[in-house]
This record gives sequence, C-alpha cells and structure tokens, in this order.
Amino acid sequence: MLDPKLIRGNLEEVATGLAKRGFQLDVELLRALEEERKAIQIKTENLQSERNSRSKNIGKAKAAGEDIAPLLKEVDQLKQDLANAEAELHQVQHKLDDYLSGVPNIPAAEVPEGVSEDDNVEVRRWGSPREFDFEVKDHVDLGADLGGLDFETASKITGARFAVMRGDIARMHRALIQFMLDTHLSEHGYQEVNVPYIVNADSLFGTGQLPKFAEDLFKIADDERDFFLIPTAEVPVTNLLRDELLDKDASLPLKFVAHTPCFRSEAGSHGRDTRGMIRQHQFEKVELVQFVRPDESDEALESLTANAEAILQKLGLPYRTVILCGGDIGFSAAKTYDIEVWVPSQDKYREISSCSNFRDFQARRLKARYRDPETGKPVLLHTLNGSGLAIGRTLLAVLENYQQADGSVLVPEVLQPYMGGTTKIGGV
RNA sequence: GGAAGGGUGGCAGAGUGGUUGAAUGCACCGGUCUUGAAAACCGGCGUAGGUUAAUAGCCUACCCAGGGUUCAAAUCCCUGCCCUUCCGCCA
Repeated sequence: MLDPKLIRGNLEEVATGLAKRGFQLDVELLRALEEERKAIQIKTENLQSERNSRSKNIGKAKAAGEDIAPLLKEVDQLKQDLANAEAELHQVQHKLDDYLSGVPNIPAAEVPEGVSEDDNVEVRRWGSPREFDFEVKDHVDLGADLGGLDFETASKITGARFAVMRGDIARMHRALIQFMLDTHLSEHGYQEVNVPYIVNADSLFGTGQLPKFAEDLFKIADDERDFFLIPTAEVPVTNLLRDELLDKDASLPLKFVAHTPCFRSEAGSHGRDTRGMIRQHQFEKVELVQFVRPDESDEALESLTANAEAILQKLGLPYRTVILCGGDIGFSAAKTYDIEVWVPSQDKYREISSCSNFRDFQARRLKARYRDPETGKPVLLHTLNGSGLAIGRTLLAVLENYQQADGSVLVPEVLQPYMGGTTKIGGV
C-alpha cells in the first residue's frame, strides 16, 4: 500500500511514477473520494465530540440527582445524525481502501522504462556457458534416462505440472536444499525459520498477493476458514512481523532464510513451459527475507542479490542478472533483480531467482514497524526478499549443465558432501 | 470431539455502565543527588486518523475482531478468531 498522505499531497507525481509500470491511477476518482472523505470525517468527528460531551453532562446531572429527561430529549436527534454520518464515512473509507489496496508500488527511479520482459536490462553476467561436443539432452530426457525424474507417474497421482523424483536425483534435490540453507546460515548471516505452509487471507493481503491475485493461489476448500497454500515462503516469513513494533534496541536488519514448498495454480500460464520442471504447481524454494531500516534497503537489495548469486557461483552455474523494467516488475516491488541461470537445452538464460525491494509497501499493509532510537517514534520497516534459490530449477540447471556424453551427470563439488561423497549420477 | 476458564498499554496486572485512554508495578526517557554507578526522589512516557506550516495545539477512534443494546460500553448481549487447563483421539 502506498502512503495515503503521499498520494493525497502528490497525486500527479504518484500517477507519473505508476505510469512507468503501465498502471493508470484514477486521479479524478481519488480526488473526488478524498474530498468526500474529508468532509464526512470532519462532520462525523464533530458529532462524536458533541455526543461525548452531552453524555458526560447527563452523567453529571444524574449523579447530582437532577432530572435528566429534558437532556435525553435534546440528544435524540443527534443520535440519528451520528449514525448516518458514521455509516456514510465507513462507506467512503471502504471505497478508498478498496481502490488503494489495488494500487501497485511505485517503481524506483533507476528502474528502466519498458513494457515486457524483453525490456529488462542485463546488469552483469557470471561464468560462460559450456561448449558441448555432443548433443545436449534437456533435463526431462536426462532424468528419464537416469530413472530419477518421472512426470507420467506424477500426473497419475495428481495431474499435470507435478513431478516424482527418485534415487540420486531426489537425493540431489535434497542436497541442494541443505547446501543452500547452510550457506546462507553460516556465510551470509541469515537465521533459519520453519513456517506454516498454509496461511490466512490477512497474511496474503500483507505481502500483496491479495486482493488482486487470488487466481494464482490454491485455496483450501473449507467452509469455515479462509486458508491458502503458500505460493512462496515470502508470505509466512514476511508476516512474522505483521502487527509488530520492534523495540528500539532490536538488532536490525533481521535476515531470515526458510525452506518451504510453494504452490501455484499457474492460472494464465496454460501452454507455457509445459515440459519439465520449469513451471510446476508444487516446487520447493529456499527463500531469503530481510527487514531493514528505510535508509538501508537499497544496499540490502544488492547484498541479498549477491547472496543468491553466490549459490550459483558455488555450483558453477553460469548466470546473468537483469533489472526488471517498469512493465515487468511485480505488484508490491519497487525494484527487482531477476537472476537467470543458463539452460543449455533452451540455449538461453531462465529465471531462477527474483530479488525485490518492497520498501515500505508491504510494511504498511503489515504494520511492521520499529521504534526509531533517535525520535522514539514508530517507523515502517522496509522489506526485501529473494529466492536463494528455486530448488527445482536449480536441479534442472545442474542436470543439464553437468551432463556428460554418456548420459551421466557429474555432481558439483559443493554438493558431494551432502550426497555421501557421490561424484556422478548414472553412467558406469 | 466433550468440559471449563481467558484475551486490557513494551511486559505484568487492576478495573463490571458515566468526568477511564484506562489504577499500580516493572521497563524506558529526562532531571535532582553522587567522584562515577546503584539506590532514592521529581517529572515524562500508548497507537492510529483528522485538522494544521507544524513532529505546537485541538478533535476523533482504539481495552482480540465484527455486530448489537444505551444519552453513555473495557464493562451488558450476539457472532467469530485465538490462547490456557482437564478428558478423549492422534503423528
């Protein structure tokens, strides 16, 4: 959520900022609603004030043993007027809230102009794609030949966009999780958390998935409760601080790492990436989340992104990092770097991590604050998160980049300790 | 699933219809005292919204949430959520 005061006082500037991401702010609607709100609120509060003072007088009169009947008569009309005014005020406020909760974050100044992912700008590249002297297989064929990746059985058990992993591939999948967690823990200073995979609507509102993106989520069928499967650990982890006010001596930044499954309905993605592990309804992810002071979030995004990139470097996987253009940036984000890993079978880089600075956009929805040691006043935190990394896509990248002519796959050195010293999957 | 008891400020914990945004203690901030610290004493100390040039005043809201009763609700009624204890079941 944007700061209502900012919008009120800088309508045109806000509209211009949002235009960069292709969002057209309804300036006229906001101006009208705001004008209405102001008038009704003042009226309502005046009536409330009058009710309060009259009620106090009645109390005093009664205590003094006076006849209060005439006083009650006086206040009769007031009661009705107040009820009307309050109802009217609620209505306007709901209209404003409904509209504002659907307004996305303003892109940062350095976010490039553009309308689609084609306009994203590469900021750096690491490693160089390997030259293969044989015909590369994609991970689906590799996995099938190795007997460790099975999409047919998964579709029997559940349906499309699920996978069964077996043997060394399942083990490598688990090894990747452990390796990433350990690296972020011991080298990057994150604290491990284990969180619920089912969340309520308030949590999803806090991080921005609701109210606009309900169709991307799996909702649990339950008459009594509004529960959803998490689309990313960002939701439960960022909501750790919902409705919290950190003590002024709280140590910031707070850096959390969590491993969770993620569930996405992939509505609107029909026909895209239907083959293989790229786009599944269920996948696992190691997620990085930071809560920082407002003046430190720009720098925090750089280090968080570097933390995610470090995983790819240790795994020896070539990648590039792009900054998302205005048209491609997510609803809640002010600035996002995507990290894209080299996928040999597709001869291109594919997203494996998305690292974003949300500034105070999520924190305002969440009411996640800390007490400024200088002023003693509550201040909204800045939130950031990024995949560090998506496990399925990392597995896919390892399989394809480390494949050998005989169909076997070498195990990256850093994973070997997590696989009982195994150096190769398949082959002889 | 059955039974009972609870949700009040950063924390603990009073308060059952009226001048209570809320006693008291702890914590915290400022001051006095002290060589310094502690103790003691004095003062301050919630959040959000509105108005405003103002982080000055003033007004409003908030005692889990949402409704209701009333001139007036932390206090009474209803619904929901959450927590605790006991029993049952269960990984």
